[in-house]
Amino acid sequence: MITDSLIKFVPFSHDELNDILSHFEKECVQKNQVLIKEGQVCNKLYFVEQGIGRSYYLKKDGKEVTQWFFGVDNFMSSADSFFHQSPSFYYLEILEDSVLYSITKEKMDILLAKYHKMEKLIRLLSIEMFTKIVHKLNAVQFQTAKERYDYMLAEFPDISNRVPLGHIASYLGMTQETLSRIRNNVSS
Amino acid sequence: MITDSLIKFVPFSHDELNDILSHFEKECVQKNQVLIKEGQVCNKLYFVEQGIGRSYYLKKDGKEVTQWFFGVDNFMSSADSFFHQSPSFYYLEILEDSVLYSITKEKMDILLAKYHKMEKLIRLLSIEMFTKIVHKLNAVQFQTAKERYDYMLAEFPDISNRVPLGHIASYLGMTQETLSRIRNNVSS
DNA sequence: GTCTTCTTTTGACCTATATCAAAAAATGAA
DNA sequence: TTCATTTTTTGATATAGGTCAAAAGAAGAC
Repeated sequence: MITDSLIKFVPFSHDELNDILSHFEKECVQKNQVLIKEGQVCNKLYFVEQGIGRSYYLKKDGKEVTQWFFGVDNFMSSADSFFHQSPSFYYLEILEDSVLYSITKEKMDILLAKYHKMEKLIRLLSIEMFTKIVHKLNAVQFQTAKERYDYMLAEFPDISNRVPLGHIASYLGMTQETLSRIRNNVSS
Repeated sequence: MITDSLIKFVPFSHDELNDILSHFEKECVQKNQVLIKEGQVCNKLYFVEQGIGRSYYLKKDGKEVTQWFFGVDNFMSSADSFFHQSPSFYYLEILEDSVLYSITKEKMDILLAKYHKMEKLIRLLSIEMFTKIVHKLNAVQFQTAKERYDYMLAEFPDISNRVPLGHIASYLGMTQETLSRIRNNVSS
């Protein structure tokens, strides 16, 4: 639930929570829908109430590279694009029929200006995103393909078996052939 | 200068700036000094007024892996350890005689509670760190060794020739032999 | 200035994973 | 159910960059 996730970071009062939540909108989104395309400005921050999303970008050769997965109870956005209101480098896509809560950048700015605690929330959220991406970086940079897959299973236990193998392979920086072999314990 | 860097993010008043700066301490640190070791809680956030620092960690085989370089006008810390006051995964080391401004976590918390704008500053700083690490991740994950070195030259133009080659190689996820060959344009 | 230590370069060889190609399996539409 | 499409698996081969070893060069200590 979104309220629980908010309270987990900052102890908002009941009234504050109500005010904050009133700035969000519920959106039901179907599988395979693309929320943001490369080049567009991402004007919303989403909270995944139900379902799975991912961000990805296209390499020059046209291949998709998954950048991140967003599972239940996580905020989802093209962070840089949202906060700087700059063209997104990434696509945002929904991988299963999902229920999202979204807030626009304008409304977020209102909340950030109104509540000191809201700034704190987003600060803590940003630091958490940072920590997670550092974790991935360390996995991707210095581990074998097998170890990277183990990292994936630990970071996204509930997602690893619900999305196409190719998405996971590109997320981990390997080909899908390699990931397929890993899953089936084939040495070469 | 630290004041310019602060104002660049958030428009602090003169009085606010004075108050904030009074919470920092100037530290002159000599080359090769280690500010934080793995396992210690990083209690300070540093601003590099002059010099260069880096963060690194040790792999199980004992090899050092440079995680980040901190040049002039940048904040330096073991971010996760500082903000969560948890044991640092990284070492922080000074690579040239440097002038730093430091603030303790306690004093930072005072400022964060006192000034809404301070929360905003750290939020923006966190998002910037996030953006930079994502940039590195994309470089490391999908580019050739040569392209990764080009990324390094772009991200740290003033640093690339002042630190040992081995530090840069591990930062980029390659061996120093490979980086040496790249610098000398040897194909194999 | 000489010696020691640390850093960088060069060479030979090896391996993890990529690439290419095609078969097999799963999914979804009609 | 059948056909078309997408996803996954399997096999054969190639290669970027790793490993190991040693020489060359640079930097500090005395």
